Amino acid sequence: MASMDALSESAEMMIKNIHALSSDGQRVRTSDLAVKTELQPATVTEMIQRLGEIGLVDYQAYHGVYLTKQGQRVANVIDHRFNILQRFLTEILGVEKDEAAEVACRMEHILTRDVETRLSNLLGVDMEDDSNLFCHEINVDVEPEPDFLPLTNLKEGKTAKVRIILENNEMTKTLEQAGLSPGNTIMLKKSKGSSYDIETETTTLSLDEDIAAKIIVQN
Amino acid sequence: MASMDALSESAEMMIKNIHALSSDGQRVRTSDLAVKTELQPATVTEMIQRLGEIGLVDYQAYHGVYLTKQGQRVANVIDHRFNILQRFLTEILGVEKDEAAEVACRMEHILTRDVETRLSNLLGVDMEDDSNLFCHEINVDVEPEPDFLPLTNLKEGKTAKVRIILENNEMTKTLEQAGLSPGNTIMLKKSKGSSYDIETETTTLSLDEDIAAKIIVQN
DNA sequence: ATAATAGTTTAGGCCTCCCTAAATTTTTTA
DNA sequence: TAAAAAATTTAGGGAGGCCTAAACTATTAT
Repeated sequence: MASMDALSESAEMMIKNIHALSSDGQRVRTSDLAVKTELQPATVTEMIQRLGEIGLVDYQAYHGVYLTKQGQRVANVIDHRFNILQRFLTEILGVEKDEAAEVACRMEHILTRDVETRLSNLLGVDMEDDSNLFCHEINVDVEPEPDFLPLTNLKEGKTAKVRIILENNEMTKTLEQAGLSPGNTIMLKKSKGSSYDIETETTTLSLDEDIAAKIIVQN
Repeated sequence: MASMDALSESAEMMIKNIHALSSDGQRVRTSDLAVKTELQPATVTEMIQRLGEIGLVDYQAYHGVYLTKQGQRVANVIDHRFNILQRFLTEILGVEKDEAAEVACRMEHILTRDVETRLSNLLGVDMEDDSNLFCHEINVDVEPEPDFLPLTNLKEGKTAKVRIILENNEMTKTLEQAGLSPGNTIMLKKSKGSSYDIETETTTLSLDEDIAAKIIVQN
């Protein structure tokens, strides 16, 4: 088993696709991978041989591949990063789904663990419970303190400080006039359904979930 | 001048570094680029020759390079993307500056025009006035439009979604029971005088202007 | 002005990632 | 079960990116 520093984008994509095609844990065939990756079969063979050498894949000539435990861990990390990025792009930035998928598919190979965690927090995804989310690269970094969260994740009755409003348009002005702008302290009185009842320093108001998701607070 | 589809990350980095080193518009020397990019001088020579062939750089053997108009445009796009990304990572996600710079430096080559625009909006940066922010790739996309408005400004007959109710009291509860709460879709049937006739998903009702003004909808 | 030094390019090599064409193995089917 | 078909691998090649060593050009100092 050869060395194993950071994987190339191509290698990660191959692992991701092997993972996607082996839903039943069965070996994946070269030709199927060729279709999925839009590469020539010969190219696929070459790649999976390399992946076999570094122990991410169990490869047997003429009989396809499957991911090793290590390979699965890598696949999980990549998938998670992809999902987080795609959600960020569509839900927060409002990027159209197909474009978001393309961009996320490129960025997933670049994200560090720290950025991944912070993006997850922003979206209200808990990374802790995904126990096999292991970082395959050599960036073992400290955990950031997750005290930024969208208003949608604030517990009822809790007070927090507004830090970011993820948008800048008419809506933002309206919110500001209601005392809902960065720096101000607010309290989430109640959240029922898609409606969030807020108490600011000057008034009270009720927000739709989509908007609440764009208000990032710190507690 | 050879073809010119999307540039590789390496090529874009070289352009970025040439730009960074030619503050006075002077030619940039191979050795300086080698130091900046942490590549061998021979490698730099090879790259800038390629960039010269596709017209992004004016290269003269033994006398360095400078960016052509086209090359400058590319450099500006990359710089802008880097700045936006770094600001997003540090200001919004709270990533530590050095790490943010590294990640931004990798992502800057992946961002599409659309994502760049949306990120800029998020950070309150106006991309329009940067007249030389020209996209060197082939992704021309449309602008997203934000249209929040008070119910009093909605046109008769129009349907819209309730997003914010600028108040939270007895009146709000009443409205809620009538299906007028954040997340719900409503229709303004008619507005005559200071009275607004609304149709919600469950019923119809009539509101006074003062109240209608506190209901922010999105269409 | 010319020799020494500093800077640059060329030559050649290695790896990855892609390809096509030919060889090989597996599967199918008659 | 053996020949035909399908799938896979090997062989060989090209471009990009990187390297080192050797050749070459420019600059500097005496």
